[in-house]
Amino acid sequence: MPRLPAASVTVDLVVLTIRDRALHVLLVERGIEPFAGAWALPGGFVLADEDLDAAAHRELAEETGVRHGIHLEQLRTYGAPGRDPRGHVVTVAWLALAPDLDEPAAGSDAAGARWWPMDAVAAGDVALAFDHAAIVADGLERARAKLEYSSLAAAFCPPEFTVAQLRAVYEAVWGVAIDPRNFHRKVTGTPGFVEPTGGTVAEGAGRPARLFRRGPTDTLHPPLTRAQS
Amino acid sequence: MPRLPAASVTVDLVVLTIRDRALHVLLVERGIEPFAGAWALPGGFVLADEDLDAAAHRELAEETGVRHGIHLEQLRTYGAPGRDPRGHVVTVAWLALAPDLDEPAAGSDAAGARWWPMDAVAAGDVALAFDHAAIVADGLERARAKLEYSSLAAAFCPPEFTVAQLRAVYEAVWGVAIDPRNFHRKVTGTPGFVEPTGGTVAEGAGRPARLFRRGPTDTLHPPLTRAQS
DNA sequence: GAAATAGTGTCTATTAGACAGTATTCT
DNA sequence: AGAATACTGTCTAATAGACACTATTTC
Repeated sequence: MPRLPAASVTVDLVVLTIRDRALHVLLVERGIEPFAGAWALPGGFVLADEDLDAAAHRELAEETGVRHGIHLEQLRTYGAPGRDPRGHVVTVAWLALAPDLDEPAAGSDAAGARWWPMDAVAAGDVALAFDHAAIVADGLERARAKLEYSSLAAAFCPPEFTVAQLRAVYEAVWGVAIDPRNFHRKVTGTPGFVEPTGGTVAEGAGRPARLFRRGPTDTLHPPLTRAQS
Repeated sequence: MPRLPAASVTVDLVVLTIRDRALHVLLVERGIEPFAGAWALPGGFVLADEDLDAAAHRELAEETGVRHGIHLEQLRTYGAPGRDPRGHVVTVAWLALAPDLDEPAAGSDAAGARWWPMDAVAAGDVALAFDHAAIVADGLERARAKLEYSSLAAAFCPPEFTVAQLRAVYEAVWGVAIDPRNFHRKVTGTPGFVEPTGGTVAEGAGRPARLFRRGPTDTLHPPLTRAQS
């Protein structure tokens, strides 16, 4: 059998969450070369005889300590020559959406890990290793687009959440203000989007909000439009 | 430097076109093992120092003889252990949408190439090599979804086309009948979707249709809904 | 003229967006 | 009471879908 062209394959994760009403992305400080000291997406090499999604789940668990309840989907694969100075390294990027987690634990090859505000990262205020700035931008755009026509916003919320929490997700990811009244009617009026649990919760002043869990619907017909005022 | 885990990286293409008002996919008959004699997606190994999209464009040109005017976008990457008996092979799948082309030329390692009706392929009537049946299914679903919220249907048409041609694309990809009158109003009424060229063309009986070219808009607001009757 | 396709007009039920108003809590 | 948040109702302009009608061609 002829020798086949060889490359290394990695997975990189764009892990997003909402903290303090703002979108954040998980970054690790690289402890080893190349790009030692720079910030990078969590990730690592795909092991022999390991499926790509298994590698992504493994890295996600290593970085966040959480194994379940996090939405994970493949984003895009990047393989430009020279994107990694170690040689021909192709990376399969994944998008993960998580409810607000504790501060992350550093991985074995990372000096530290923390949540960065997406505003700062997207503006280029954080020096990112490799082509990770482009990967973060693609992940952000995917998340923004998917909120329109899917019920994925609930992936940013804990298992039980209020309509206001869900609205805060849209406002944080899209960066726009949404009319609470129309949003409430739209969300509760879309069959299968959310289901009431029966419970309520009071957060500070104001009438207690009803709690909902995610409904069975994945795609929204019709979609929520990003152009809301 | 430590030795990095190694794998082979390939690109595979889901090339779709409309022929005789039906969606077709380009398949090649494998001339060599593994899966010699079975049908497979056109593709091949990514060369050293070659970017992924360059490899996809190269394979597309080799199989179709066409280098320009074909929409190409990354679909998804597949890397399950055992998906290729030759070892650890990760493939980056691409979706290509083409206007009706001539019969394809066989590549160097393919015994033959032809357009297959998507109906037959999706129904499992064609024995496909590797995990290519799943890749075709993912490509079909991507194409169906993208027609809703993008102007991508024009990628199936020649540079100048009629509204009826564009409608035939939607009907072939979605497998539904669409009201010609509402479709016409919707398409011509969406700014930037299509632009009249000024020319007309008569195809058989009936009033000659105006010709259009693709407009500058990529995303449709609001989208066309698949649930049209 | 008959048949066929292109394109326009119009009606109706539904929806998005704006916003008034009611309900229930905390301070 | 006053402020804050949750939730409901209502109005209006725009839209989707249904379908009648006109326009222009071939046979």
